[in-house]
Amino acid sequence: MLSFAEENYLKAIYHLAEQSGQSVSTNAIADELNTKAASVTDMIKRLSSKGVLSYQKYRGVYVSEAGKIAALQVIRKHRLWETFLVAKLKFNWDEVHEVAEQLEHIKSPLLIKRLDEFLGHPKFDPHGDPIPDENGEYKEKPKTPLFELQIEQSGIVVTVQDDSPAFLQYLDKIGIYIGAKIKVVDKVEFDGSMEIQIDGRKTNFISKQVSENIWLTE
Amino acid sequence: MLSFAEENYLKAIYHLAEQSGQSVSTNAIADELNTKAASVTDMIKRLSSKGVLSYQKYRGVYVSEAGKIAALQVIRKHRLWETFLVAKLKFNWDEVHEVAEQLEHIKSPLLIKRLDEFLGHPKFDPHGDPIPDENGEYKEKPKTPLFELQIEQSGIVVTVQDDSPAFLQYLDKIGIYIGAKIKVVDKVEFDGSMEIQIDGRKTNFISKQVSENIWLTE
DNA sequence: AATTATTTTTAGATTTGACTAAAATTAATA
DNA sequence: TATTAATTTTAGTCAAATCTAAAAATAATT
Repeated sequence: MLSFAEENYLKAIYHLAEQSGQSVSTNAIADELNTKAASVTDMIKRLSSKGVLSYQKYRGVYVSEAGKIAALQVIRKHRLWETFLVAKLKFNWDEVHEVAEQLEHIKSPLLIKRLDEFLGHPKFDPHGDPIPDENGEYKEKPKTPLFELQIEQSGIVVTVQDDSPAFLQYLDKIGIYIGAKIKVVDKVEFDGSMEIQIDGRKTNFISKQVSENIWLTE
Repeated sequence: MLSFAEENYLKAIYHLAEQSGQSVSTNAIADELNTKAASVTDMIKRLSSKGVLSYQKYRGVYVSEAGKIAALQVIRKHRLWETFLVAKLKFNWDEVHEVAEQLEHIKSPLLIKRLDEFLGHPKFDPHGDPIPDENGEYKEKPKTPLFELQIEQSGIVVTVQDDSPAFLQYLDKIGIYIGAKIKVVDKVEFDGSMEIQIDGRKTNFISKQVSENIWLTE
């Protein structure tokens, strides 16, 4: 049984490993969790001895198969709770993360089973991220960053890469949400910014930084 | 801000103080929380320095006004979560306690506000206990233990004193729930047991121990 | 290749919360 | 009231999770 802190480390390391596809460095973990490298080394040893990480001194860590299963269950809980908060308790999508960070550590298989049923077995959370099932299985929708679309091309928003409240509030303000239809009206080569049309209505100018974090499907 | 463990101590001490009406002893707290007296002494000191308990060596502790407010907020959260689990997630009333013990420590005023709204501002939890509001105010229903009723008298179940799964499962089995109508058919002076009729249907024999833990209103 | 810079680990402390064993205090009883 | 019994507190440990500062290992650069 993993503790609260152990689950947080494992989840962060899992995400970093998925992104990079290779071993995860001590400093990367410390940055992600706003902690110090020395603390990370301590925790890495503990998690290795529990079999969820494999680790060689100075060589970074990998998540073991057992670790992946455990991490996916924490992610499953996090995303189910986020879905609950938005779908049932009328939270905005920028308000859910912190609360879900707490709720994801509640230990009760029955609770998660019933919550999943109550929500109708959702497959994606409010940010468009897939929710793993009891076995850790999930399907990603095929997707491309808005940034890569050409003029006149369009797509449906399926995910946002950045989950920060500031970004999500900005998206709210300009009318972008999961499921919105976006068409590229114009692109500025110089800085990578673009003009887009949302749901066939008004147009907006967005920066490259924004268009890289919005992912679409056809 | 109180920690998880501090909140658990405070809540337990608050309950013990309410029951006895006087100062709470170190051993009573240790018994309640299945811990050792030495640990309790440590925690009492910490909670006193935080202003939620008043304490004199060897003299037991009292809950301060600030402590009562804090304790009632934890109790509010516990009972709202229990209500959620039964009303929305189809938990039985004997399954909710352990999970609510975890959920009650989630820190998010917005979450509790929204949960309360979602549940329709319930005034009583699944065991009939009152749910304090944001200000810690609550109303108890006037009630008497079933044990004190005479033959032919009847009442509506409003609370059960014992929340243990074993007791609640027994009540389920014989058809007793919050809101059930119970009539005393016969009483046995010798051992305090009685024969009761539930909802005008079948009759059951129950022991004194059981009838003391079921509370009724008119 | 040798030196410098960066990253990672170790060593030693700190805090929270819990424990055991012994000492101090209060309560009970002969 | 003196002694015994029970309760409570103190003193000293321990584990989890964190930190700073210093040492060790790896990576980068002249």
